[in-house]
Parts: sequence; C-alpha cells; structure tokens
Amino acid sequence: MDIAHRTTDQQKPAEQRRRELLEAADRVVLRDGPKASMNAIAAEAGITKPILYRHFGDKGGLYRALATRHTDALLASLRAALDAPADRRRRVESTLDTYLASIEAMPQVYRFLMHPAEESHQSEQGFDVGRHSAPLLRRMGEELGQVIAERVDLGPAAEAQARIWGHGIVGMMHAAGDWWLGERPCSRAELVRSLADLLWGRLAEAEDRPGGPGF
Amino acid sequence: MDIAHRTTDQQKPAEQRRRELLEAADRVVLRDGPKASMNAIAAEAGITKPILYRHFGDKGGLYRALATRHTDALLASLRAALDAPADRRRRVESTLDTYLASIEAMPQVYRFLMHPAEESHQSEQGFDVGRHSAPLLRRMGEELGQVIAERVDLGPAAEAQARIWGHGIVGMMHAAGDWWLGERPCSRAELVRSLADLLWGRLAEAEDRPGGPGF
DNA sequence: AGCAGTACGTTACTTGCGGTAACACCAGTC
DNA sequence: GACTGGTGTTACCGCAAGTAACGTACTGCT
Repeated sequence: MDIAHRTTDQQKPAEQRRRELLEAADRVVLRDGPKASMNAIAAEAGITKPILYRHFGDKGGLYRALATRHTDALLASLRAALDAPADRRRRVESTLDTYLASIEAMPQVYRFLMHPAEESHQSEQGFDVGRHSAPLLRRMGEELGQVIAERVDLGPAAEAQARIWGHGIVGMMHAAGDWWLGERPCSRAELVRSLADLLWGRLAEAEDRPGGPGF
Repeated sequence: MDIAHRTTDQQKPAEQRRRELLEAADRVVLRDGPKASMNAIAAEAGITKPILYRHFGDKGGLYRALATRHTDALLASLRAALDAPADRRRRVESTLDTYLASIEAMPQVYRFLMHPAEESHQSEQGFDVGRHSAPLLRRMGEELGQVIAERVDLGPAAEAQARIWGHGIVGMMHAAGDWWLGERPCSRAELVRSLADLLWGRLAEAEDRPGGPGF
C-alpha cells in the first residue's frame, strides 16, 4: 500500500551508490586533474557513462558535487580555527595557518576547487562574472564576513564593511597562498606572520624609504 | 620592383596580419567568453582555422597573446596610479580605484583574463598549482611587491615581506572586486574606502562586539 | 501467476571542438 | 618554365560530452 516504502534493498544502494561514484570520481580527478574524462571516471567506478549522467546530470553536476564535499570539509576546519577562544590576532593567525596547511597537504584538491574548469553554463547572453571564479572563495568570503560582523564592533555600516573585509581577507589569503605554494619563498609560519602583520596595519605604519625613486 | 611595394589588396606585413587576427579574436572572445571556438574566431576574421594555427601554434598560444595585450594595458594604468606623487593612502586608494574602474568598464575582458579556461599544459604527472590561476594576478603581485620594497622601509627581511604583501594585497583587491562586480553591494568609492581601511589596520583596532555569540 | 513501474546497466550513436594533412593559388626569382 | 615561400582552402582524425534505444532485475499490485 505504501508507495514510498522502498525496503532497504533499493533505497540504500541509491545513496550509497552515489557515494561510491563520487569517491571514484575523486580518485580520478585527483590523479588526472580537472580534465579527467567522464569515461575515465566511469571506468574507475566500474560502470559506464550514462549512469554517471543519470546521477549527476552533466559533468558540471558531478564536479559541483565533488567540490561541495571538499569545500564543506575545508570550511569546517576553518570555522573551528575561527571560533577558537583566543584573542583576535591569535584567531587570525590560526585561521590563516589552517588554510595554508590544508592547501599544502592536498594541492591537487586545492587546484581542483579553485579551477572548476569552466562550468560553461552559458546563462543567456550576459557575462555574469560572478560564480565562475570558484564558489569556494565566495563561500569563504561570506562566512568570514559573517564572523567579523558578529564578533567585531564596526560602528555604522558594519554589515557592508564586514562583508567587504571578509571577501578581501579571503582573497588575500588565497592569492598569497597560491603564490606561496608555487614558489615556496618562505616557511608557512613566516607567511602567516607577514599576512597578519599586513592586516594589522603595518603597511600604514611603516616609514617611507629614504631616497625614494626620483623623488 | 621594390620588394616593399606590394599591391594593396594582398600581402600585408604579416605583423599587421597578426594584429588583425588578434582583434578579431578579441571581439569573439569578448562576445562568447573563454569558450569561443577557433572556428568562430577564424570566421570572425574572415579566414579559416589552419591560418590561426600557423600564427599562434595552438589555442593556448592565441589566448596567451590576447591576455598579454590586455594585461600589459591594465598593468600600465595601475603603474601610473601607483607612482603618482601623493601620500601612501592616496596612492593605495587611487590604485584600487583604477583597478576596480577597469574591471567595471570591461567585465568581459576581466573575466577572460582571470579565466584562461584551462591551458591544459599537462606538464608531466605533477600538479604544479602555480600559473593556472591567471598569470595576471601573479604579475600584479610581483609588481606591487617591487613597488612596496622600493618605497617603503620595512627593516630586515624587507624583500620577502614586500613580496608577500604584494601578492596578498593584489589578492584582496581581486577577490573583493570580483565579488563586488557580481553583487554590487555598494558604490565603488565605498569599496575602495573599506579596503583601504582594512589595509590601514582598522580590523586590529576595532573593539570586540559586546555580547558575543554564546560567550 | 502475470503485469506495470522503476532503477540499474549496457552498446552505439550524434555533435562539436582542437588540431593536422594535403592540396591549391599567387607572387617574385633563377 | 621550374622553384620557393607566402597566402588560403577542404577534408579529415581523434577525442570527449552528452543522448537514445534497448535490455534486465527487482518491486508491489491485481
């Protein structure tokens, strides 16, 4: 009588299957980069293409599902560092370090998250710049902005200010981390310290260099 | 008789040809986004694919040539703002505003520059994270770092610090700009002011919010 | 039992793009 | 006239995304 009463036989496999597929996709993507083919992923999962399409719609869907998993994981660890009971400078440094440690530990994951390899949504004729550059950055920016708004007293227009700062700080962290990961010009601790110093206004405090260029 | 005297209808200096092709490519890319096909570009230029390949090698080559043009232009205008004779805060605000005005004026160009749409170099098995995320960011970061090192007195370890700050600030500008361009949550002037405030240490100065969350 | 529905799975196909080979035309040069 | 080097072309290959059509097993319903 109960239509929706799928006994354990079929319901579990549905969601569990999806997990298996995602894990297989994960392996392939982490091995071959964002240009892993659907065929390769299907082969790794021991099945064929159409099944992937039934589960995820299109390649973008699969990648989005994959990205969401990793993004959630990273955001969770960042939240932990961000919410720790310590003074602000400590929290900032801890969060920076957590992020950098993550991308250092799994550069392939990081690379994948930051490069969705063109979702190609083609939404209309317009060129909505947004959402193309990795949703991970946006999510981190929004969350950080929220935390700032909650915990820091910014006077009037606090909300707008906090969001701007959230996205700005996340961008700073991201770009510096990306560059650092590529060139390794210094230790992680030094990088963390320098970035925190930057946020602490040391650029504004520093003196002009004596004998500037042509001036 | 004269070698340089070609009949007007054909046989142009070949470098000018390249320019024409680049301009055609520009039009198409700015219209169709980074996924513009070589066929489309060739059609826009009034010729066919193989010619493009003779000139630029592969799609990556064409896109690199295109990106270089725009990147050079943007960097030039940023340098102007950065080198203006004014106090530091003024220069910072002016540079931020110049950048934001540029991406606001030509979001398609901006989008293209930040999303080379996977060059797919496939260099070996490794995953060199670098250089995938738009060389524009790297170049801006390096230049800014250099300017900081030249004009600001940072004491010991100045060089490393300056480069870190350069990339960090550029990343801040980029991420905030990207987000702002997508959501338009405030005016450009407000954004500039907030970001400059952030760099001026206002995050560090601000008081804790009274009655924090659950604590 | 027999029938529909549905999720799982396959093979085989279409479409479109990056890239290339082979060929054709047109100048000036020996 | 034959040779060379630039312009251009058409026609093709390989490969990946995405789809259609078909087959199969298990379910509950009558």
